[in-house]
Amino acid sequence: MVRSNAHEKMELKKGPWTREEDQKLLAHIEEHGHGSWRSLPAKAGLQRCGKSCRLRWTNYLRPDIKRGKFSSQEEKAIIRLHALLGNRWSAIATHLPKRTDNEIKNYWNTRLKKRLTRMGIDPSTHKPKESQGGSAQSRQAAVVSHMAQWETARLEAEARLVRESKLLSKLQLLQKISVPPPPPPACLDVLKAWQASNSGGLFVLDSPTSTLNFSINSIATSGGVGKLNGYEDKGIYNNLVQDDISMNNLEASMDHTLLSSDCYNSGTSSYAGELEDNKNYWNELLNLVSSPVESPVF
DNA sequence: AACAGGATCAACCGCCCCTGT
DNA sequence: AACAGGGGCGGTTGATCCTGT
Repeated sequence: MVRSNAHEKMELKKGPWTREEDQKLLAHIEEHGHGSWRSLPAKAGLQRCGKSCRLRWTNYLRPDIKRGKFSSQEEKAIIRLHALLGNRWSAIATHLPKRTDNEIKNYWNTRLKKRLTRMGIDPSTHKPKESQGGSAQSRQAAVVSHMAQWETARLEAEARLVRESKLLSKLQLLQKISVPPPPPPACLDVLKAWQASNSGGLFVLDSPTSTLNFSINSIATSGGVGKLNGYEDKGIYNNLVQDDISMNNLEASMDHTLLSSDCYNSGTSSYAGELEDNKNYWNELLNLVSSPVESPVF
């Protein structure tokens, strides 16, 4: 009778990592790389599951991690990226050099979320909780509505990009073009897409963290754009699928919303100044995205 | 000094997606 | 096409730290 294999597999340890465990993991990865995470613990002499090792490495031990206080620029980036991407921490993390998704997620949940709530902004939708009177709040509301426009424009752009990408591959198939398509950009996501759209670019979607990693069909089957950051408007989706959106209109819309939206700096300086700051901010962000590897912007 | 409550963050859990067979 | 395994992601938990009384 097979008693149990309990005695064969060591009891896996949980909880906080000790210094010795860290050293073992570090030494093993430095010498052999992590390889298969599942088999790593045995090779490294650790009584942890592979998943735990991976987490420890990616969130703490990796040498290219910046720890400590978030700068105000990083805060701004997180808030705005969250407005665009929602709770997609890994995607947000790709735009914050040396920060982990877990750290960003924690920072959002423990601080930024509360701060926005205190300002009367719903952190999940980035919209004012209720539209009330008062000049400051009505201005804030107006500004936040631009964020919604932004999101709409973003969705339109994403869908268009997917369509164009599909169209391109279909064309290539049909024509049996022997010349390979241009390589995908190194870092391609919403911001990049927007940037490229301004120069009339046409590109293939190929980024592990890209928000463009879905198909039109998947949007349809997953309930439409409602999943994307809470802007539940099936009409948008229908428009995306059925209509050919004018890129010029899209650009104009994005330009307008980009330059207009700033619901997080109210009450300090003049509105015009805020707009200018905001414009500069986005330019900085886009620059950051353009040079993903060594960009100690923050 | 002691305690309570809140804040912070490392780590775990469960689900989903991707890839190979 | 179906299935299994591995890895990644986001949500949540719980231990620890901090601050106010």
